[in-house]
Amino acid sequence: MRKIKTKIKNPDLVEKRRNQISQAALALFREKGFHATSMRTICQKAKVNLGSFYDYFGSKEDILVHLYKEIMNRKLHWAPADGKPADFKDIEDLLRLSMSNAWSRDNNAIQLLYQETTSLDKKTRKEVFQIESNFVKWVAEKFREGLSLPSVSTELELAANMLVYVNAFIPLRGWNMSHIKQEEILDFAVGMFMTILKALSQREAIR
Amino acid sequence: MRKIKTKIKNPDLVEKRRNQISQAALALFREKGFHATSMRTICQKAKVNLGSFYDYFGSKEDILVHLYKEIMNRKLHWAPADGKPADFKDIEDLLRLSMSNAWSRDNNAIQLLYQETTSLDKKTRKEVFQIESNFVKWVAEKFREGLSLPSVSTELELAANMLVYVNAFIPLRGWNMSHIKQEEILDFAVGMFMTILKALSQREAIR
Amino acid sequence: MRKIKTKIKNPDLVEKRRNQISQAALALFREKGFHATSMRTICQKAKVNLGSFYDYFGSKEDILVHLYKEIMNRKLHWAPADGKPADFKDIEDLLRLSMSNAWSRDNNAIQLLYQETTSLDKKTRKEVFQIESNFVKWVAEKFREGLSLPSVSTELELAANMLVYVNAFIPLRGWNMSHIKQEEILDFAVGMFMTILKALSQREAIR
Amino acid sequence: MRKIKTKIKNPDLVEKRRNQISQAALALFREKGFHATSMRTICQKAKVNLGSFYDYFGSKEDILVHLYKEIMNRKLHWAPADGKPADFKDIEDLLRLSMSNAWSRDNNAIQLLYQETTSLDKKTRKEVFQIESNFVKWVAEKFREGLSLPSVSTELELAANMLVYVNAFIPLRGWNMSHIKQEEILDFAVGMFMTILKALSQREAIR
DNA sequence: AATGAATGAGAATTCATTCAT
DNA sequence: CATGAATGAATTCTCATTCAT
Repeated sequence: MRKIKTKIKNPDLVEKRRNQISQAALALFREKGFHATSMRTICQKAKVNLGSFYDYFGSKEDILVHLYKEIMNRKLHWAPADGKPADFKDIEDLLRLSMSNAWSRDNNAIQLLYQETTSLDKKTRKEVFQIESNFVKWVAEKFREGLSLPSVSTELELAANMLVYVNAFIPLRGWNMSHIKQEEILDFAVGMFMTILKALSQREAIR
Repeated sequence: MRKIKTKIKNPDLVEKRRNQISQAALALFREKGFHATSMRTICQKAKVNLGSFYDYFGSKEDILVHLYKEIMNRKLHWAPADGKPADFKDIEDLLRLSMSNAWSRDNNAIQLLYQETTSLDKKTRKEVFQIESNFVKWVAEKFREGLSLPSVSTELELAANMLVYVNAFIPLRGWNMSHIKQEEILDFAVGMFMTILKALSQREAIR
Repeated sequence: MRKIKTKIKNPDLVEKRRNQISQAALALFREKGFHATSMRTICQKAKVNLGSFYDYFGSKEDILVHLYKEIMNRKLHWAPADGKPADFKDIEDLLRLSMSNAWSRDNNAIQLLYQETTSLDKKTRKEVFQIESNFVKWVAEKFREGLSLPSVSTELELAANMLVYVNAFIPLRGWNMSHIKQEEILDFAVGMFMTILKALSQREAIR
Repeated sequence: MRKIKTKIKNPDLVEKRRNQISQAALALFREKGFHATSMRTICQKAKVNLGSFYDYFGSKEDILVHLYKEIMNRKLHWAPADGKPADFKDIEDLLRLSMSNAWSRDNNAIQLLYQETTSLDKKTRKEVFQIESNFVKWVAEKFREGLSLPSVSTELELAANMLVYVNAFIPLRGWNMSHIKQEEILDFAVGMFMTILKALSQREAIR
């Protein structure tokens, strides 16, 4: 993923300031959208000088890139990425882990990811899509393993896609379900996926 | 939903021009986002004079409002709203109908609905949410009827929510599944929901 | 030469506003230089709205392009360019005409031309140089005709170059000669060139 | 000429750093102009810390002042200035010396002098003009001596002016004559001035 | 009802300069 | 004496909207 330019030499400071800024920006972007949020407002909220901003980022768009990188990194907490497999017992555990992960913590950041796709330049957008795509493949593979199937069928791939979708959009649509407990939604979703996967597994077995 | 102001007296002309403009805008909004699209560009594409625009709409935001109204109206083709119930045999038919509807036709408009939520002012946004919410309730009720259940359980409501989600987001995320046929995805999704609903139905029966 | 973009449809108005703006800019550029002059200042002086400026020009640099075009057009009053040869009896007449032309009228504009070469983007700069170069060739040819020589020697070309130089820079360096009458300087310069050309002519004759 | 302030006590270091910086700046100014060149770029090229710059110069403009001083000093290699007369046999020698001097060595610096006049504040600009003016007078006096004339006529002064002009601008306009050898141009220019001066001399003799 | 020009607030970004260590 | 981060004013340009005809 594209590297963000900086004029600052101390890498710890760069990290600190970038987070400081991007966290402030995240809240504002979520609320008003990327374009409707001005650099002035962001810097005021982040308590960073407007001029200094450009010492840490190359442009406004770079904030999005930074946020996306962060999201991707955290998502990889339950994905292998650099080889480190996440720790889970079985498929149900995987499902529960991934969901509670996506739904609780990065709420805002993930929502943003899907809100502001159009605000990214084409190249960066493509990269984001690619990472997602790889991730879906990995999930499908986990499903295959967990169900002891010989290969990844189209339907398994679709199920993997669906999981990633649900993880992405449940937080986005929290609005409609505010009267239902988070816990209950989680249970329902896990149950739903288990039902689907079992059904798939049986169908495959018959063939 | 808030009425859009106009200075023009001929209502047919108003309708015609508004559609002309909002269709041009829709394509542009989807591609570049609401804020990144200028009024100039919209009017050029719509072949409407930039000055005339403000005879038919009160502001740029009004285009969104107009589009949302339209979307809602079409959604109600398979929902009752003004009393006209859509025509379907059973739940499977309902699922298939709703999905092929959402996935094929309003692709762009629905995607926009979820992209540009933040570009609406709070009041309008709330109205959109409310309509959605009512719609979910209606779907849940249809599920209850189709499954011959005595009441709408939380899980049924969640399932209804999930359907609306999936309908909204499948088109948004078409990107990851471009190698799979639309038909196959539809079959999978319908099958998935049937599995879930049947499982729910059985569980309820046991109680 | 590159066309300047405009959003205005009435071409007379475009011409009028562009001149209005570029004349104000010319004075300021000459005084403080291109970069040190802000768009705000230019528009204030030109009594044009800062926003409107961009209806008539595409960018700040376009003002320079416009000015250069104007200069070139006037220079061609005594050059053929599009076929119309300027009217003069003999070489001495040509010299006097060209000089009084360059020294009196376009004073400011010509000075600017040589001051702000670096402020033009490469492509435009190249075009300006090319026009100059062609012009020098035309002058050399006139010299050849006037002296009834068979061909343009290197020295004749150098003399032509020198004339164009002198015409360009006498106004630029008026400062050092402010105590001498314009008339006297003109006489001296014409005499100087006549002396040079005659000497050249004789030398060629001997060969 | 105005003294440039410094906070540094070691004068050798000051001299060294100032040259280091101004040489880097010279190249950049010539290429992009004074205002379009940023302090950051200059200091990067000069390999001097951006903060340190202000220990050796008071401001960006001071670089220009420093460069102008240097130019003036070198020009005085063939002028008396601090009393040291340059060494030449006759007028032709003087002409050739001055030209090859101006055309070869300080190419960049002299061009800059005339490019960036407007970037100097008024006071400094006036000083530069004054030095030039004195220099022209000195050249005129040398002409008078060489031609054994009783006094400096207006025409002689104009000829001196012309020499200084030509020396200043030949390098600036090298562009149009790139196909002709430097040597040939030099010969032509020397010949040209000799012709003019001889003609002047004869005319004066007749009076 | 349509046209096209005008308006002015606000956007992102750059830059010379200063300051603390 | 050097370093590198901070400052904030200024700059070019865009845009939704209004106005006069």
